[in-house]
Amino acid sequence: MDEYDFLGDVAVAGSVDSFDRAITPFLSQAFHAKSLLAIHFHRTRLPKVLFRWIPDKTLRQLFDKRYEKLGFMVDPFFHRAFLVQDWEACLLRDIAPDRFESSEYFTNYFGDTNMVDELGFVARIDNDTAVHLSMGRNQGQRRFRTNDVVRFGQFAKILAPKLRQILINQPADDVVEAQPLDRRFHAMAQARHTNISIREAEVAALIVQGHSSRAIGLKLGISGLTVKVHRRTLYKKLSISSQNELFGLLVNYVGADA
Amino acid sequence: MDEYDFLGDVAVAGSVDSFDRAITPFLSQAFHAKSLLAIHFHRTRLPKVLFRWIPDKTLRQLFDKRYEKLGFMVDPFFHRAFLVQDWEACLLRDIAPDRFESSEYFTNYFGDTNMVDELGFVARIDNDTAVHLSMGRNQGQRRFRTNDVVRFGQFAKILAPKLRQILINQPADDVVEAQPLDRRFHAMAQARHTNISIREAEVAALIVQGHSSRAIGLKLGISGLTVKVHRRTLYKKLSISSQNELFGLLVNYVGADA
DNA sequence: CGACCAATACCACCAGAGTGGTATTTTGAG
DNA sequence: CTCAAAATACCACTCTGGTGGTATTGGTCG
Repeated sequence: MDEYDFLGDVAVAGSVDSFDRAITPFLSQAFHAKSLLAIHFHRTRLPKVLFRWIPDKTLRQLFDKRYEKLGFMVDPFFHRAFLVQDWEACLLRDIAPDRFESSEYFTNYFGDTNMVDELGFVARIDNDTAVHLSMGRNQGQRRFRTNDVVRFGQFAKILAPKLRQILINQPADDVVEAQPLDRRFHAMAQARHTNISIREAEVAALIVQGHSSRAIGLKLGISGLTVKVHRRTLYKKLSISSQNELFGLLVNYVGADA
Repeated sequence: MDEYDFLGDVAVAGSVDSFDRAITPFLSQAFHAKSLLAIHFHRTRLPKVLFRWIPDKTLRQLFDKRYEKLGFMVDPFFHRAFLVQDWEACLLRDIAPDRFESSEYFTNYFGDTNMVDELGFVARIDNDTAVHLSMGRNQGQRRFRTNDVVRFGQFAKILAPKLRQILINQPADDVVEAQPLDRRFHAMAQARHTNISIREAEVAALIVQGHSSRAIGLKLGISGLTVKVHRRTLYKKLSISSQNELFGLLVNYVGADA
C-alpha cells in the first residue's frame, strides 16, 4: 500500500471507525509496531479508548482491564496532552518523568511491560479534552530511531488535525468524573483511619507517576529535601516503608473505587 | 469460646474441612487476624490451597487468581517448608529474604499488599510435601507481638502435627508439575530469542524472590560482586535495566504458561 | 493565648541498584 | 587441542531512596 493511498484514506475518513481502518494496518506495518492505540482524554473525566490494536492477548486484556480506570492517570501522554496547546509528536521516553522507567511497576501493571518504546502524538481539542495516538514496540525489537520519529512527525501533521476534526463534533458519551490521584490518595488514607495533608497527597500522586523527589520538588516549587520529608511522613501515616508499597496501595485500593 | 473447646475440636477433626471449621473462627479472633490460609505444598508441583479465609474481596480475588499458579514461588514460607525437617512456627519477616519488603512488587501483585505481618507455621509431611498455615494482619493493625508468636507457637504444637496427620493419608488429587523459577526464566529468555546461562537464570529467580545481590552471593557460594555481573549481563540479554522490569517479565511472561 | 500541626528547608548517613571497567579460571563445542 | 563463552572476582563511581535529626513559619483550634 502506497503512502499516498494511505493519506487519501485518512483525508476522507469521517468517523473514528473509518479513521481506525485507514491508519492501523498502514502505520503498524510502516513502523513495525506491535501495538497501536487512540485515546480521547478529558481533563477531569475518565478517558475513552477510541480504538486499540494489541495482538498479544495477555497484554490486550491487561490494558483493557486497567488502563481506562486508573492506568491513564500515570500515563505521561495524558499529562502531556494538557500541557501542549496545539499538538505534538514525541517519544514516550522524552516526556516521561525521570524515574518512570525504573519504577516500571506501573507500566507492568497496566500491560505495557514489554513496550520498550512508544511513539505517538497528543493533540488538544479544547480546554478540557485532547486526543492521543501512539504505537508501541515490544521488547526484542529495536527502539524507534530518529528517522522513525521524523517520519511519524510528518504523518502527525495530517493525522492530528484530522483526528481532532473527527472528534470535535462528537459529543462525549461517557461523562464519568475521575477523581485526580491526589484526591484518591487522600480518600484512601481516610479509609485507613489516617489523614494525610494536601501536600502529602500531591507528593504521593507524583511519586507513583514516576517522579523522583528532586523532580517533584521542581514541579511543586519546593526543595527536593522537603519532598523527602513529605515522603517520610506519608509513609509513616500509611505505615509503609517504600515506594513499591505505595504503588501497591494505589493499585489495590486507590484504583478499587472511582 | 474457650481455648480448650477449641483444642478439643481440633483433636477430633478428621478432615481438612472439619479442621478449617475448628480453627478459622477461633484463631482469626484470638489473634485479630484479617486473613487465614492453609496450603499444601509439593516440592515440584503446584500447591493446593486447602482453605483460605480472606474477608476483603479484592484481596481474595487477587490471591485466588495468582497465588496457586505463580505466587507461591516467591512465598518465603514455600521455600522454608522444605528446609525444616519437622515443623516450625515463625513470622514471615523472620524468614523473608532481605529485600523482600522493599521489593513489595510481588506481594502486592499477589494480593498480600496490606499484609503488614504474617504469622504461621510450616510442617513437613514427607520428602516432597509440606503443609503451611498462616494468619495475616492488615495495614492499620499492629504487627504481631512476641507474646502472639509465643502463644501461636504453643498452638502450633497441636495444629501442625494434627494437620500433618490429616494430610498424610490424603492422596494428592492435583499432580500438575510446576517448573521452578529459574527454568521458567530460561524458557522465557529463549522465547525472546536470547539465551541466558544457568547461573543467570538462578540469579534471576533469587532476585524476584527478594534477595539482594549480597544475599544471592551467600546463597550460591559466590561473591556478591559476581552476582552483580550476572545481573548486568542478564539485564542486557533481556534488554531491561532494572529489577522492577524483571518482575514485570516474570508476571507477564514467566507466569503466563506453566 | 498557647499548643499543635502542616509546610517548609536543610544536613548527614547508609544501603542498594545500576554501570563502567579489568582479569582470571573453568568449561564445552568445534 | 584450541578458542570462545561462561563464570568467577574485584574496583570505583553515581544516583536514589530511606532514615535519623533540627529548625522556622504560619495557621487553627481549644
